[in-house]
Amino acid sequence: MRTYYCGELRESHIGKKVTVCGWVHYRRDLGGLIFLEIRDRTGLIQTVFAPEASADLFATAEKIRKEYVVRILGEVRKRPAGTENEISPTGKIELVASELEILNASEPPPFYPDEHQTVSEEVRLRYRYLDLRRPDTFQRLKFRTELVRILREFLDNHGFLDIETPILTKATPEGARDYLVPSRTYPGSFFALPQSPQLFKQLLMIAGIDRYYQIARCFRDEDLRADRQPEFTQLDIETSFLDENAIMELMEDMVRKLFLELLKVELPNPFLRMSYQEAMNRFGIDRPDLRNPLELVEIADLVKNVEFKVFAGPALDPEGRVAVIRVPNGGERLSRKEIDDYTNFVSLFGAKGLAYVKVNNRAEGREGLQSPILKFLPDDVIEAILDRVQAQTGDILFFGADKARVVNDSLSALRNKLGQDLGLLQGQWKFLWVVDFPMFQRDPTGGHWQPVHHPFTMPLAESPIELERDPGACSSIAYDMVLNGTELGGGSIRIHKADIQQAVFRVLGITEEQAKLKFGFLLDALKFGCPPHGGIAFGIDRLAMLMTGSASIRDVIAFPKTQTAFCPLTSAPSTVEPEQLRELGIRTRLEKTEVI
RNA sequence: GGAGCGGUAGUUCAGUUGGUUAGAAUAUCGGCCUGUCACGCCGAGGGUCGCGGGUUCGAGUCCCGUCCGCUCCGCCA
Repeated sequence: MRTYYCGELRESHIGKKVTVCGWVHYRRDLGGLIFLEIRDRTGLIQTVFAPEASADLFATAEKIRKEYVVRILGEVRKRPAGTENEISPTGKIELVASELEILNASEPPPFYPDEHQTVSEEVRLRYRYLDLRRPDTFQRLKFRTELVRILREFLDNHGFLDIETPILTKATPEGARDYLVPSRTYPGSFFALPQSPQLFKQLLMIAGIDRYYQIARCFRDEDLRADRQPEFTQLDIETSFLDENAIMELMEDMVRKLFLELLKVELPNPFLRMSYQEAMNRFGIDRPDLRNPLELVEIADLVKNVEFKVFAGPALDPEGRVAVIRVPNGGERLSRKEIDDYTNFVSLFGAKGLAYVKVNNRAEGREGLQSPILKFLPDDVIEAILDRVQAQTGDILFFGADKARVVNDSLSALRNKLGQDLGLLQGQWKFLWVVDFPMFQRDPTGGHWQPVHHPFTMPLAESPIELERDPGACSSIAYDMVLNGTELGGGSIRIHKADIQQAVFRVLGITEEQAKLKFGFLLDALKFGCPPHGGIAFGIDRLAMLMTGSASIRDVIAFPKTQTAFCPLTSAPSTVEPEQLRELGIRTRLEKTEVI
């Protein structure tokens, strides 16, 4: 005998005897019949206890209320004329019960998994096991299973080896904050949970593995966001001997296959590529959402000689930027209050204000415009700006003038918000490779060089000497895959020669001694014939989030944490017994001290 | 570390200018209903208004502090 789950019953089962297991979702006695509607992950099945059934069966059925777990044996039949409905997936058929077994009872749950009423995420996470019974939550996890299966299948077919790397590993103070695990056998010493398997996968290349992948859990002790959890899953990939183009082509094939099989969507071949510089110039961000038609237009050259210091200052500053976003028909659609709200919004990103010009009538020149800043600008400059952005009647122009970083941060955020608010997004899946990243950037305080990607990325430099002569001018062989404004994956060709690796460390201000201490094992390994290699890592959670149309990464993780990195289900983290701490060589838990 | 929004019945929410016994829907429990399927009808029970302090004759409402949730900034090589 076969066990079918609710929702899997189809009209083709009519006339067959089947067993259904699931939760009773609804019970009703009517007309000498007892109806038990059974719910399982994908839907509902109506069971009927007919008058001809045994007294025992009826007695058992009468005991049942909602949230019993039951097994019912019965025969599938078409529902009698006039009683069909299309609400449940099995609305046209029903199961006439001949046996019923109560497998377990349940207290009334805090919410019913099938209730149409919305439930707060707080409660859903507290009772995640009930939330996961909901068909849509279940579907997202099932989707994720399929997603990983297709990625594995692709990589398996291309000769990749799935190799696990340590979860207990070495702390690397660079980058994100580590999660630390105290060592019992070396009191005072700590393991770190991996932020990524980066160094291990490079060692695997030195080991001759050639093609490696791993569905890798990664940990970063930083504050959370809708798309950031303290532990998350990466598809981690590394290959030897392939150059960046070969890697990007292979990864495109993988993603195209994924979208074709899972969403029946055909993605372009090849994906669009854009340099980091172009992305920053046109969108102010290195992961632009290309569904959004708005762009930043540079006008520093037009305003560098005007009296208006707000524009002229940044225009003459080598680190400054003056840019405009033209919103077609925005002048008519945006009220004064909405513009004020946008001004507030950009101030979050450090902008001191948000100058705007409404183009009420393009033909009338200055007279046809409306703006608080017009009086500071001469006619020819106004005309030149309007010309450059191809302003038309009804448009509104938003200006950013400040340090380039501030203009880029605020206008790119404004661009996203305008795109959302005004419904400007076009198309559904806009993929993009961003390439030609700079190798280094200055610390925001203007001090040290920092790696844009990570310190193992191959710089585009002939020699260590050239690299160190002008680090700011050096780009790297790195590539990010961007989807709809989200960085899905990032990778690079890695350094496979010790002298270049050491030069990069020198630029970053890492002394030979520090490098030896932190990465000595990698530097040693690089001496033993490391093949040229490179790879990439994809955020599986983000990918699943985007593909399922979820608002948060939490929706595609079975047991996620809240914004304070707390698990509402298990109440982790929690205090531990003093004895446990003693064994670990940790003297005592810090108590809160009252300060008077 | 910072900003915004929120926290009232099991759940989702309303609660006016500070003023009688804090409401609705749903869920729960009891009754009714001869094909229900978000059934319907009648009735009942159910509250630490997140927590602590303050102002006031009187606080769900005002003030201060604090905790929790969400979004964002910083942070995330």
